[in-house]
Amino acid sequence: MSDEHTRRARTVTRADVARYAGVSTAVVSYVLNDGPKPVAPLTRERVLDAVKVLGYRPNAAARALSKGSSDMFGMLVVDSRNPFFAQLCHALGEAAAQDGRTLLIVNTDREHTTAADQIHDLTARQIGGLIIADLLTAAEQALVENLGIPVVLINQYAGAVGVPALGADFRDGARRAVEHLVGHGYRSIAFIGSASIFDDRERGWGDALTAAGLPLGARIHAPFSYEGGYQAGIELADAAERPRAAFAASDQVAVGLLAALHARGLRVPEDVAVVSFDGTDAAEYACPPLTTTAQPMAEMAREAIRLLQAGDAEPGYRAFPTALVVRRSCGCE
Amino acid sequence: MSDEHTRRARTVTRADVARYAGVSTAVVSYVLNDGPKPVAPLTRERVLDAVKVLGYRPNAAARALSKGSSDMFGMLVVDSRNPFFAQLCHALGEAAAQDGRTLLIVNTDREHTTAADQIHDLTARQIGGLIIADLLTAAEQALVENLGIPVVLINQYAGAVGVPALGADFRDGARRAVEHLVGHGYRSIAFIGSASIFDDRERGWGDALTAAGLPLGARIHAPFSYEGGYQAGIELADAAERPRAAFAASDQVAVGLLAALHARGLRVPEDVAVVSFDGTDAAEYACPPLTTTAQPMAEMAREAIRLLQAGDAEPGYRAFPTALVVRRSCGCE
DNA sequence: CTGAAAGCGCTTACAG
DNA sequence: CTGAAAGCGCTTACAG
Repeated sequence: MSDEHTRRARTVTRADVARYAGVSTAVVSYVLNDGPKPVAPLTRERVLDAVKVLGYRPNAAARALSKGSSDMFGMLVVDSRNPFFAQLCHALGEAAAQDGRTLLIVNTDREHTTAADQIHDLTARQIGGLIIADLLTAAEQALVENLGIPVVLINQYAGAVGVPALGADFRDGARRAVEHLVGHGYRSIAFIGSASIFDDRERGWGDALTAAGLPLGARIHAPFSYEGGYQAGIELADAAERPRAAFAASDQVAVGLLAALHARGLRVPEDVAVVSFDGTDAAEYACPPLTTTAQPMAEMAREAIRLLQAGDAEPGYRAFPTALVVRRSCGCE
Repeated sequence: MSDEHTRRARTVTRADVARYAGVSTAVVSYVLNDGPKPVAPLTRERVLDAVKVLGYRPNAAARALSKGSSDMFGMLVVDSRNPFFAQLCHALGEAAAQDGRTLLIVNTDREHTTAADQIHDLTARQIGGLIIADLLTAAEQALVENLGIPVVLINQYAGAVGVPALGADFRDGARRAVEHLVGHGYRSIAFIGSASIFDDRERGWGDALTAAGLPLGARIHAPFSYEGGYQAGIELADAAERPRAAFAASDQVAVGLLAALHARGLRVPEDVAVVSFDGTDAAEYACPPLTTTAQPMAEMAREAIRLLQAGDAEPGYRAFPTALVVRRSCGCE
């Protein structure tokens, strides 16, 4: 232990290892990288022993320079504080680590910089691949399609893109969430969520209503934030004809919504029933506990990493099925 | 735009820039790094122009190899999904970016690896500094003290260490939170939080009680998680002599606590009043909204980055004052 | 199976 | 103020 400490100051290099093991530096690389050349078992042992004794750690910068690619994957996300993205980033970090990769996460909600800038910055760091959890402009799409490294878009809605993309089946998930509400007998069910025409959750909400022969209820567009949900909740609570139930497009929005309803003295689910989307931890401890549409975050994370590792994945969209987690906010129990 | 794209494939290097500008590669470095040598204004212009025209981005790996240090700062955190750490990491990323640095965040809650391993991995990446938001063992302390790069510990409790450390004034913050509860007239006030003897929040709770001539109330030790808070809440709710109020050592624990109290049919603050600690966004949208002790996350983040940049900061602890944010869970309004 | 050597793209003394 | 050149620590054809 203390050996290792004193030694680290002078930085052990591959040359030291080679000298100690009595081999060339090339051979050290061969054993550490398992190739590209075979190494005799005994030589291999000597090298591994030298590595251990000297406490050698390969210099990642040198490796990245030499290979033209580091073992890091870049990750672009709007705001890693958002509980859903926090969990998604964590799952991606896990999946990456399992493949010996490290995630470099960058938030795009920063001022004085653009997504394009951040992508360029990331590529200048020689990242081996890039994951983007954000909606891209046409210019940004063109940029990532020609980046020269694997790119995968995550948390995406269906739609054609020039790179592999994946996301939960938003439309189907929303439809089933609303069907559940319909099953409770509620006949006026509001939608609270993004104004983006790409977001299929609003369509799924409409699907369920239409299939049940119900009119489309109120539609409140709100940003994906606590505050967005809160404002929407106030609007909903104060509406002349208050909906009997609401589908919230994210857990965070739903938590904001609950706060607003409580502030207005409304009970959930007795006055307004709620079902949300995401399946974050926070939903379980909301009050009341939220019935929510769980996204398979770990699976999506693993698939995203797999696509990056493959490197030559087909462009196109992959939908992941969701699962309704029933708790009390919808009126069950 | 499309120029830049087609060009990126072949990777523009500093040599290309030098050739285009009609100078040596050294001069390109001098202008890009503002030193170490002065450059004539006109030469400088030519270089900057070449950089722009060619869409040149310095290779970070080459730079890190050459300098022996990258522009990344490493960050070790138990679990970046925890709302408090999510906000802290975000603030640190902001502060780092403002200084032209990038944060590489690593979670220590991973299996099959140790904090020491992760620290070594980070240093092998040539990080320019390391921030640790975790309690260290003696061995880990010895390790970071001899790392050869600036290290700062954050979210720490007071105590002597061989490196700069900072954290909210836990004891004072907890004391004031509990004083607020005392001010409401509650005479039995429980503590819900960490079992760690390093965590001064329990001491602060005791300070306030003692100062008010009140006996120490129930003390429920729980892990820092929703579930930890929930279990503690069940225990509290079912106690033979249920406390009239509780101080929760984190917002996340408090949210779990609220869920348990509601599950037991108890009202907050009417049956049990609650004050918590952290000041995360989630506290504002809890039900009822949580009165909480806000940590100055942005300030602490900026200071941590500043200490890293300084490089030669004095070891020792820096306490940051907290601020009580009054909302409804304590009984106010 | 092993080694000598070129090369990755920077930085920075050293010399002019 | 500018440049030629060594060096950072790896990887990987190329030769043996």
